[in-house]
Amino acid sequence: MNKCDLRALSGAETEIMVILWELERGSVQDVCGRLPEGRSIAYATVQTLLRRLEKKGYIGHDVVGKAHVFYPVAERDEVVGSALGVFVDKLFDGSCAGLAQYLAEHGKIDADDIDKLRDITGK
Amino acid sequence: MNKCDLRALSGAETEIMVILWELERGSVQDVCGRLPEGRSIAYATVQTLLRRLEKKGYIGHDVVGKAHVFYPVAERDEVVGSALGVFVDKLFDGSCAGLAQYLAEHGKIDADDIDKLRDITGK
DNA sequence: AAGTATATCGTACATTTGTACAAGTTGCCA
DNA sequence: TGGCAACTTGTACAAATGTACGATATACTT
Repeated sequence: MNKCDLRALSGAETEIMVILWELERGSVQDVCGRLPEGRSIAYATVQTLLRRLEKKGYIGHDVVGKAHVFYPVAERDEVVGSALGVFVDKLFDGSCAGLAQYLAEHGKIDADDIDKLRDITGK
Repeated sequence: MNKCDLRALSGAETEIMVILWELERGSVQDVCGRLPEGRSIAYATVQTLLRRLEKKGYIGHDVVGKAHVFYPVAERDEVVGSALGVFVDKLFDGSCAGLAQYLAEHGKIDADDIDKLRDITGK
């Protein structure tokens, strides 16, 4: 399942994907229930988005009773990585270091955060 | 000129904005000339994009001879920051530290990069 | 067995986006 | 001063996006 097979996610689709990664599996109902406060879209809309995600190959579904229960097929890390790639290409000339620099320069991350990064890197 | 006045940039529009920030000022011609290798879109298309950017309030133009010379009105840092905000909200639950962590965990930035971040932060 | 609540499916529709042609306009060279 | 070359303007159009209604199907309750 090559990442290149996946057409890009739109904004609303991404929103739904994120919820589904969190839930691991869920019906339209369930997804609606996890929409952030203040974000109100119709049941039917969520349904359409889920349908589109399935057509694009990001999710699958089982039938349980009369309802569909959806689950992610695409790996979160892969999708995030790909979105990040697009973002960084556009705004930071492809340089993730450039992005990190922006974060630091604009106080989006602080010294503590950076310490943690060092830990992650190993030594 | 509040940032909230600006409708979001689309992908193609962002591409053009980036070129214009680099050029500082430029005609349609100039912008076309800076399109990355392999990225080929018609003069007329670039023109449309510039028109839309102007309508959205991101750029302005002077008339020089018969040509329009465009220049950015929106600050690069602000626009980048806003795009970053949207991106991080969607995929990292609003946490820039989360994004930075992703970068480190996935080898998008290395120890050297992190050292530089520390310098930026101050001490 | 019939009704009801709940699902899905087909479809729709206004906007935004990416892309670009054709026609009209204007500055400048010969 | 006539005409070309370079510009802008108006307009177009298909595909993607965000949003959702109405009709149909179905499982469970009484």
